[in-house]
Amino acid sequence: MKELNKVYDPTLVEDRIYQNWEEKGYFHASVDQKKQPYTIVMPPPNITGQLHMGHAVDNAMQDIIIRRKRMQGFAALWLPGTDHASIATEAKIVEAMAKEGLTKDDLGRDAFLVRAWDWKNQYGGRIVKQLRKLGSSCDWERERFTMDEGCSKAVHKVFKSLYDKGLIYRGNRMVNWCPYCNTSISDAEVEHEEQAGNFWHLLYPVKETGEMLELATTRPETMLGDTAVAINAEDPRYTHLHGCHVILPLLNKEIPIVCDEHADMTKGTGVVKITPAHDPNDCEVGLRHDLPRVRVFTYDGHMTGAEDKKIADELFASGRATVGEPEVLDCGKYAGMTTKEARKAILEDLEAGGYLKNVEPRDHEVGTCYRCHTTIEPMISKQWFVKMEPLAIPAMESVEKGEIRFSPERFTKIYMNWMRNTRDWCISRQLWWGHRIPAWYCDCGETIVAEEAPSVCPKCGSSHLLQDEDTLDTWFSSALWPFSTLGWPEKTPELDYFYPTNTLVTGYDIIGFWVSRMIFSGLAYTGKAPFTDVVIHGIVRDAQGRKMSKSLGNGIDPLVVIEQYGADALRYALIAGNSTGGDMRMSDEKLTYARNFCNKLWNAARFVLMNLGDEITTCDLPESLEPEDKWLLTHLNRTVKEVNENLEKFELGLAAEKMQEFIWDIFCDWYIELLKARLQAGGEVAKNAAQMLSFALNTTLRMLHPVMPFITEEIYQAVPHNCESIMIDAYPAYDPALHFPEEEEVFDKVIDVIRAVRNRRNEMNVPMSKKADLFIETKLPEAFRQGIPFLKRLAGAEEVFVGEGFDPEGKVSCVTDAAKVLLPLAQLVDREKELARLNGEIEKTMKEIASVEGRLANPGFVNKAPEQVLNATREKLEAAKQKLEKLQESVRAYQ
RNA sequence: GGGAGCAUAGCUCAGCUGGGAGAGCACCUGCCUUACAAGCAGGGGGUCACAGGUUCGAGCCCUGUUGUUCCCACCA
Repeated sequence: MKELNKVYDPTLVEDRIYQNWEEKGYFHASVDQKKQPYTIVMPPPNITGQLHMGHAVDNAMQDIIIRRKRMQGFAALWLPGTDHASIATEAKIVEAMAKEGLTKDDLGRDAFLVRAWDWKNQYGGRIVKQLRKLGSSCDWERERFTMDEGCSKAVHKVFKSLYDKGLIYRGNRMVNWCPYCNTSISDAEVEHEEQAGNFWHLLYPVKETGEMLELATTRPETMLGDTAVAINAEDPRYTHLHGCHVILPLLNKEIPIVCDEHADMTKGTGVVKITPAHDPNDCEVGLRHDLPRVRVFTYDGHMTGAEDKKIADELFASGRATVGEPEVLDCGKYAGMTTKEARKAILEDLEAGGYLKNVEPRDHEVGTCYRCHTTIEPMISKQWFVKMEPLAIPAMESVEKGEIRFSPERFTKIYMNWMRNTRDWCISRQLWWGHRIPAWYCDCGETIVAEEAPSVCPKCGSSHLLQDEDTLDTWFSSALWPFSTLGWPEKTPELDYFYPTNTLVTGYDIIGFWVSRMIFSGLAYTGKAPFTDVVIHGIVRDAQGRKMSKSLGNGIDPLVVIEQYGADALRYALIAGNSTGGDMRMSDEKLTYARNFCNKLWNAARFVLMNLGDEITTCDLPESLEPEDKWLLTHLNRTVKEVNENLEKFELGLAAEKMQEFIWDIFCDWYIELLKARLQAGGEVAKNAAQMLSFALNTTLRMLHPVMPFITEEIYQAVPHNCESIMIDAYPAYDPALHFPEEEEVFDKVIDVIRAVRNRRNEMNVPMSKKADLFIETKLPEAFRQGIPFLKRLAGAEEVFVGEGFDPEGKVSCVTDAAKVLLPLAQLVDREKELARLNGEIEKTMKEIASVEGRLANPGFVNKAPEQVLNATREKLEAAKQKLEKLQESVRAYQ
């Protein structure tokens, strides 16, 4: 056994221990029919990522869960990996290329991908190394990447299968277009921000009547693409205009007035301009009225011109245009302007022509790209979509049936809401980094979707096939993560054994992006829900409750924290005192507290070690137990029970707090202090006490290990232990043989007296060094006689007398339920003050008696309250009465 | 516009299926009691947002009100 330093220094411990665990292969889980599997797949961090607090909570939680299961004897697999993060990674690489003056087009697709893979190989492993710093016990031998061979195979398989079932289709539909990233994005990737804007009230002349029709728009630059004006058929203001037309200003083009429910009579003038190619609502209106779609923006955010029109016209002329393909307008003088410039120019021209009635400032919600926060441009574009409804229905049913449970439960609603409202998922991205869409086009017009590149067209036999240029949404491959990582679509033993997985831990911010998609994917392809429990956590905020962000500069770097406080302290600070699903705050105060807790445990261990001597070599329970030992064991055992219950319910924060409370308050502040008397006595008595310490510490360490893996291992190795590593030792379980309720209750009475005496001494400013005799009158004399050594040590007692009828002269008293204690310290206290104090206590006690008696006098309570509550109330009354009696005795003694 | 959450000590939050309010920090008092001053022993401080209701009993359940946060949403 070795010496431990006075202060715990995690930097001397953590890396060494982690390396040893990894070398010993403790993290590896293999198929073992003798064991029950328990599986967690790690939400794969982006390869572009640096470890942040979000990863830290997420991984700390998973590690706590998996470490406990492993100790409980499960074949516990925590499968790690990384995500290729198509859009984020591509942006990084493009950015790096820009510094060299290069663009994607300069390089071409193949060369770009070479660079991208180089980048991945260089930086992709960074985050994975950082995860180790946290103590994450994942099975690194099974680490996966969303673009590795197996995952890609799964992607192709799924794509083809969905296509064959008609659940994936390609078409011209309204999508969210990011002009900066130059790609379509899904609805889930659009964020909404309130922006200051205007309502521009425009006037469109009616051809048939010559009147000016007023309408409002937030986006005047789209007016060039207007192909109708809508009014509500029921609107009495405009019945005379049914079937009429307006002349579109600036273009001088005649467009119809249509009646459509979209036009809301109660809003503005009840007239809406219709731009089917650039507004989702208008697109719907256009479909209902068979309106032309006129595109006026390019995909990179400029106004279309002659060249754009020519390309589109040729497409139509060749007969290759697919259904819904929009026409393109040559915007003439506005061509080539950015949409922002065009807005200004068009407004000036409208005003000059008398078509701008007025401007009304108004804030409105604008969709922005989740990555670059560029305003989203709704565009009609030919993209691939997943038809959601047939997939969403079983995904909702599975959760309704309870096959998947969310913790906390309220997130079920969030999930259901998302599923219910989700629309078809746009999965194609105009990017190069990612899974290229496995679709090939033949000159003959045939589209071939296949898992492997086809050599010839099955329809015409041509070998001139072109693969779709686009890649898939990153989330398409992440959706397959729980089973693609286990070998699917191959029928591997791993898949058979570890799938479906047990628990998914993730943040509430990606329930829609990821959790829901994994659920419908798992059900659709494997026929099984991919996991049974979804544990949701919040985001980590700063001490003031603000979101951590680069722009605020309030981020706390977990790696710096680990350096300063240690990984165990970080984990504890992240977990303890937080309820599942809630946001948590991180602060220096919390970290300091967590670090102090580590140190407390460390020093308790030092104390134990000091007292073990050479004779104590096991962590077994001693043969005979003293009352205080039984008291401690009952507490420990209860903590073990509750901690297990909490952890089983994923209440990690509660579990961590209970462990801390046991270790600090019960084990250190009471039990160790109680034992000092025995330890100093020497001989068998001391040996027995030391054996208890060995047992209690070992059990405590095993209980705490999942939360604070490093320090518990370090101490475990220094004291008697049963396994090569604490990681593979057993997790403590409730043991009925260690439950001693009677002894606990009696010993609690002794503790009450210690507290009461300390309290009195404190009030009178008696220093610990000044000893005083104690005279105890009690109905439990035996218990207090046994407690004499503790009273001497912890209550500053010189001699302790247990008996009846002590002379109160010259003594002050303190009273508990079970005892009245006299201290010969009268000279130290002001008589008047003491009487006032006693009377105050009497008043308080009488109030309590009155309240309890009132309750017991209430027939409703006596008849309806459960037996247990009734008994407890009666006992309470009895205790209060006894206390009152003793207090009154004390007052009499003073007079 | 829809949905969810929160409102408890000065601050940050616990409080499980209703039994009589807790912790940490902060503050005050006293202790270097040979594991730990990153420590120990004590203390003060709360009509549990408001108004009703159910109940013998409500921080907890129901209804409404106010305030607040977050998510979702194609309202010109």
